[in-house]
Amino acid sequence: MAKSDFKSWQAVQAEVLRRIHARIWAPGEMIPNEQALAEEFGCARATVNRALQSLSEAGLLERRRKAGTRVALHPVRKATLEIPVLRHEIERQGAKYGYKALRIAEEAPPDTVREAMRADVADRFLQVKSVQTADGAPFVFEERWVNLSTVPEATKEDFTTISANEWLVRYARFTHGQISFGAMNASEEVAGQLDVPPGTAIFVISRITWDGPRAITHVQQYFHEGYRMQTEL
Amino acid sequence: MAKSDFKSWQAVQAEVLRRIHARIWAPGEMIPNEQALAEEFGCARATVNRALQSLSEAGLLERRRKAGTRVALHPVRKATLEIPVLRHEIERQGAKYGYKALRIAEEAPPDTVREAMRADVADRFLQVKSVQTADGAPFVFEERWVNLSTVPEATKEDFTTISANEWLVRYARFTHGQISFGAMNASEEVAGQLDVPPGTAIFVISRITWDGPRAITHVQQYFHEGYRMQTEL
DNA sequence: GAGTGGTCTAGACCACACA
DNA sequence: GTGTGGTCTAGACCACTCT
Repeated sequence: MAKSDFKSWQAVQAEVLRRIHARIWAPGEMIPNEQALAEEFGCARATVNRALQSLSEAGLLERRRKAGTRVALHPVRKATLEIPVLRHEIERQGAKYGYKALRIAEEAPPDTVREAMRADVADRFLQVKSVQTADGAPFVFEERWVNLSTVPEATKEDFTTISANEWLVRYARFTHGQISFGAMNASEEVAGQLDVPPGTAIFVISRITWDGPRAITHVQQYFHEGYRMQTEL
Repeated sequence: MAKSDFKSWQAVQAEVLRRIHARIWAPGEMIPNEQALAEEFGCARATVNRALQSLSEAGLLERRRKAGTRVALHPVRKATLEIPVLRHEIERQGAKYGYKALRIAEEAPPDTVREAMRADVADRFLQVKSVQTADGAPFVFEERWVNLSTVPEATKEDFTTISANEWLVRYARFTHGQISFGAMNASEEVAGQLDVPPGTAIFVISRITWDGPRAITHVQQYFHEGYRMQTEL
């Protein structure tokens, strides 16, 4: 192969991608090492490294020291999903965003929630139920538990005007979290809030966010009928 | 601030994260430029760059040339989701994986599918319906359309023994795709295959994969009752 | 032991976006 | 124009893992 000039890591990446798609390098096969590619492409090894590393993160390449780099056997493994900030999602569709708090009260959570949040039995919780609307139509019904021992400032906050989510994002520390997606038949309450018949299949997102070892909040969001979450691969 | 030594980009990243979590740098605030941080941390600017770039990809920082770097206002925006390779997911749970083809036939797809795949009216399609099981219990019911004009080799393939998905991953070129997640009430057919009452809320994944401008396949996967897809934030 | 990717450095230039 | 991030280079050393 004649020495060519790929001076940017994007160009190198594009060329590597081309070879993978064209099956010049087939799934499962080893590809040349960084040194060799750098010479072939007429660029520094660091540039090749940048390109391959990026493809590795995307799941298209598998790299191991000493073993080398191979084309992944299951290239479609990871998708980057944007968790919708509802206000933005709604406004981007050209609709008017609305927020309505339905219930804000101190209350003991069910055991499942308490366990998932690894909370102490002495911890006190704020329950916030709310609906967010697009042009007045219900978009999401949200059920939230806030651990007041982790976020004592929330006790005196008035969530009737500001969405609990936006308040927490602004004022609560956050280190990590889990998120899960599923489907659920609408209960009487959910159906009522979303204005659909009970039993309708509802897309549900659950989240728990943490400040180190202490859970901040547990949220369950019930989306309107037919909602789909999309992304590119 | 005294000069300290953070010699690896991970160490720099950890320190930056610490300052964000501790609100030394609050959401929306600018942080010092790379040059300044490199001096403070006693490392090269490239090292700082690597650390900040990684945080930027994760959505925690927003960077713009000339404008500088600021802490993102909505830090929880992106999640990397692993699209499950069902065979692996099932085997990881210690269950026995099974695949059964229900129907393999050339057939014209509904208009919605044809349009989504931007297919020509002359294109011919293979329809493959199948069930994948975990320890014999239905795990996923799958409805797939393969464009035979894009993948003519599929015509003579026998999908009764190998999953269409695994065959396509191995032998079809793939450049990009879309994926979407939603919920649906089980139809009679879906309910029958998944062994649940009709109307049960089912988690659904739809995918279209492309080879350049030509769609390869359209898949709709109906998961068993109660299935949840999870990831870390 | 040895080969591979992973990273760091110091310096340089470029591209963009703001004033 | 000017300051910031984005990238490239050449060389070096390290860390892992395979033999």
